[in-house]
Amino acid sequence: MSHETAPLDAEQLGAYFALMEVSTLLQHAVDEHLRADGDLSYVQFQILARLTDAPDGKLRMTDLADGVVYSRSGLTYQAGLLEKRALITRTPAPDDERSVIVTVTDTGRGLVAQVLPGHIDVVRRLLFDSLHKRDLATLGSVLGRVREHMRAAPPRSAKPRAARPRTA
Amino acid sequence: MSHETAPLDAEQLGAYFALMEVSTLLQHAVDEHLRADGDLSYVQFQILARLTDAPDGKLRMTDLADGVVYSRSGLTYQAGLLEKRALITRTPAPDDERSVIVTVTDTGRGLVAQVLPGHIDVVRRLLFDSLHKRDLATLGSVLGRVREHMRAAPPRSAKPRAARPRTA
DNA sequence: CGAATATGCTTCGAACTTGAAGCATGCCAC
DNA sequence: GTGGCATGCTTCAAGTTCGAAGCATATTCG
Repeated sequence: MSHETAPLDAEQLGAYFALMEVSTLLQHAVDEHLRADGDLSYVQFQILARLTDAPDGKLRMTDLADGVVYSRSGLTYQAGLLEKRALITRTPAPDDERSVIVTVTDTGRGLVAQVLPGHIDVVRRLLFDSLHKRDLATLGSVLGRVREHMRAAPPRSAKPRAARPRTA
Repeated sequence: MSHETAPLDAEQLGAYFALMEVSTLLQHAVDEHLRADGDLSYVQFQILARLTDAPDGKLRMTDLADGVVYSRSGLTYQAGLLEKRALITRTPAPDDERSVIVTVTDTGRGLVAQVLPGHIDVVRRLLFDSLHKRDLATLGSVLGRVREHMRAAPPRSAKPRAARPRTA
């Protein structure tokens, strides 16, 4: 409790703003290219990529949603779109009737393969071309540690407030 | 052109994913608190914060939009909401009839002051509590450099593609 | 077993976002 | 000075997002 309301110093503020701005710009750039190259949004690409990496190309809806940091209802919506384009299939899980198993199709894998080079290229140009090997190593390890820290902290819901009408 | 399609190595991929995941998680957490504390979305807070920092608390719509990396139409929408809550005012620019000058009101400043401590607290807990002083310095300087690099590169629009119906 | 609770996904309504189109004002060249 | 392009904002339609509520299947515990 030693720091409850102490302000962030200038260095911290700068790092925070830089982080948010960099990620926003990067996401916009990547999104643009994915759309041009394969008519995919960033979220859709993330879903497909994650499935492509998964064993057998299969994942449950919930795990997928957690993986991409996305709402469940949002995922249902996007899964519907991807299924319509035959990039994935949805089948009830054999062991748990409630679960839905999402699977990448060959078409889906093909599309990922098609857009991946361009995607990577954008990331490289924007993010890595300005970094030395040393910086890269630091950035990766520092962010990796932060990620672990965040995953551990459960800020999820935990809000015993009376249901406010959500005006804004 | 030496690297047009070379894949990213594992280290780069890791840093990229960590960056995106950290920023997403952080943004969600911050958004949640802002909403609980002051009924503000992250975007709305950004707008108010930027105005609060600007000389005289005034900015033109376009500059504001560029500052928060946001679409113009989106900004018009949010400005409407904020104006309704008397957090900002919109007045035509005296020197250029086309421009609109946005100004934070005292109420707006008050609200920012009210939510700021909580905001900062979330950022600190999630982002900085896991970092040593040394890491922080590196993160800040590295991201700062990346940001400069990105701002320089003009990926903006520049898409002479035929207007596709934007299917997905 | 059977009720109570938890878990997994979808549906629903409302809010937010975006690019394109629309309008107005400014700027430039002729 | 005036026709043509540029700039700044708003409106519009379509798509996306989220949380809450709804449903169905699992699990737990009496």
